[in-house]
Amino acid sequence: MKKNVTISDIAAHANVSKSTVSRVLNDTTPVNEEKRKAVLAAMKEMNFEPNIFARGLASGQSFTVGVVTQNLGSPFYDSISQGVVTGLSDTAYSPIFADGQWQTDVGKAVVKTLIGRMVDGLIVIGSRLTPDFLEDLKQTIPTLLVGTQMDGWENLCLYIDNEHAGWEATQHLIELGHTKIAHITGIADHQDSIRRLKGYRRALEEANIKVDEDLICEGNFDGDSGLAGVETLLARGKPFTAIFAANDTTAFGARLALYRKGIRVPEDVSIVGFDDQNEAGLVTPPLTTVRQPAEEIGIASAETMLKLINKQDYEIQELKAKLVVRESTSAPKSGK
Amino acid sequence: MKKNVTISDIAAHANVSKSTVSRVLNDTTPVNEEKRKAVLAAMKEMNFEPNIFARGLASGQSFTVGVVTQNLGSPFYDSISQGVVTGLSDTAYSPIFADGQWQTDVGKAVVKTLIGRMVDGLIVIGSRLTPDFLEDLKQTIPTLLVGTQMDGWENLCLYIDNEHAGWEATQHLIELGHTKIAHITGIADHQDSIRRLKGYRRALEEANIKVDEDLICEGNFDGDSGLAGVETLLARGKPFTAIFAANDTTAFGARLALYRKGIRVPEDVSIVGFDDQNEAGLVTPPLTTVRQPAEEIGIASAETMLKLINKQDYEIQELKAKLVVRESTSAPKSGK
DNA sequence: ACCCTGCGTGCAACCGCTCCCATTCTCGGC
DNA sequence: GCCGAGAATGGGAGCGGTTGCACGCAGGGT
Repeated sequence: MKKNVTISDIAAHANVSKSTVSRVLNDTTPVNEEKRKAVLAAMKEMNFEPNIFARGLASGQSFTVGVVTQNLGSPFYDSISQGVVTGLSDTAYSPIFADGQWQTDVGKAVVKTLIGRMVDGLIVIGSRLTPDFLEDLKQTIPTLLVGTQMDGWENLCLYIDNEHAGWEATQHLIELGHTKIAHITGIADHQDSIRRLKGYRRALEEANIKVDEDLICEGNFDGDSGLAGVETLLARGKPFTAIFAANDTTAFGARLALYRKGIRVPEDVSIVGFDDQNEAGLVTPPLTTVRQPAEEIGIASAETMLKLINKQDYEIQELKAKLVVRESTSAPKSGK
Repeated sequence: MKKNVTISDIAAHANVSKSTVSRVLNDTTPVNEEKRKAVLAAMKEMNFEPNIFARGLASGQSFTVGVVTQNLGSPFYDSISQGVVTGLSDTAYSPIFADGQWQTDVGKAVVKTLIGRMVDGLIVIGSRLTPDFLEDLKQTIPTLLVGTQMDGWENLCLYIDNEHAGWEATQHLIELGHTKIAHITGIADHQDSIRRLKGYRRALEEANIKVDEDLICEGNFDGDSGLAGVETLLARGKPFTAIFAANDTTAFGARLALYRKGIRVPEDVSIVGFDDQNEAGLVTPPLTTVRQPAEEIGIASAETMLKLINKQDYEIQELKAKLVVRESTSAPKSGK
């Protein structure tokens, strides 16, 4: 490996001092135009690349932002991560990823590692961390909570209004004429699940439809829980003509269970999902779902983080979920 | 922010020199057991965390590995990335991600950034980089090519045998009795596509089935190209009873096109995909596909990289694709 | 007793950059 | 013409580790 060009080499080549080079590098102090040009030229000529460690060591900045995900492999969270990568490209910052595996203690460990790596900011996607731990974190380092709603974090929180979105999904079904609407939830104690369920209940109540607890079935955001959910629902014997699933994957599972039983979608049962992951428009029939602007959320997080780090003013962009009507929902046609 | 504990603090506290502390930290040189214990105790007591920059600056190591992906958002590559994160957790190393966006020049820029960040190794997932650029890279930094086959990289390359996998998929269809088997390819100049197509041709030839170029349709790994592919195929008018799609997403698209035309799967047309992404088992009917052990590939890459960095011996783990037969394939029943 | 070896240790010189402080130079005001 | 203010620049002390080198010391061979 050939010797790296350092700031001193540039200084020598441009006939100025190290300090001056550093100044044009960061432009912290005005520098005579001529010298600045000389330095810039030298840097270009010698193909200079500042050493990030030296920089970090001296300045305390790392130009990295830590991203804590919960499980890579979930379409929604992955899309957010992707958005973060995108939002950070073409900036001086790079993302470092770590996986919290949905476990509080793993999450804590992971955060510690990231802080050990001197990240300048932390983007926590869908955390299970405890409020007081997060509170500490907030004091230590610029932190953004993404995909999670949290009291006291109004200005550091990017999420969509899950309750409203749940309401919207249910409302769509109601408008089509459904009254017996089942719901397969997400992980029971997950904030998103809770809020979507709340929206479901509210929509029903507003339409004067009594909420039937037998039509609510606990799932866990996995495809299998959609399958199992439909089976449970069927076993309970209460008729239903529509299902609101807590996410698309669950909806796929539910749809498969229905297929197995020979129940048609949407003729016999309508389904609406949540997320609008890539496959939603490709399955048969294409799934009506609530689109979460996941990538946009990721990009917005990245942008907000940069402002946060550089202590600039910012506003949390409000991102909205939106119902995407496709072919898995229709007016109820036959009883079941 | 409270003052950070440094190696000197530990040294003072344990009554030894900085060097000794450093030595127990890295155990490079034997240290008297008593002192070692004292140092360890001091570190624990004072909650010492070595400063990664200082370390990096002095040693030239960063304890990070750069991961170049092509597009986060593709199920297969994402799973590999996930595997890398997993494989690196609980090690001293952290991954830094950057997105090459399938573009050669973006890829190069991204690699440069990563090198600027002094990554200790580079994992390039599904690259479009040119052979000579890669050759240079190999000289500069430990590099692993993942999901790409490349001459001259035998020992630095993790991939599955796409030709064989393509053969296997086609062979499965042949064994079921199909002779009119269409193929929707991936991106035309993508190595994986080329090899899968090659396998398809070989299987046909071995079975003495003439390859009909009209049954081969260019796609691009996207769902839309599956949709379009089926329409093209249908428009060409040549009958077929089975489709081998270059990946699952394409297969989903194809299946949807068939659904739209009222063509049943698998009764009228069988479909086999490639990848076995999460949704493959959830769609209707569940998709027969070639499973790529994506996460395992990622984990193996991480492990191999660590050995590479530390100049340990290693062997490239051979990872095999495997046909997963589900319900989208059956013997041909009716002509079409 | 003497030398040599080898282990364990401390000293101090870096690694490449930032940033405080002192210095030089310029220029306006009196 | 002199002084002081202010702007541009250089010097150099860190930042917190790693590591080559020299030194002290115990033990074995002759």
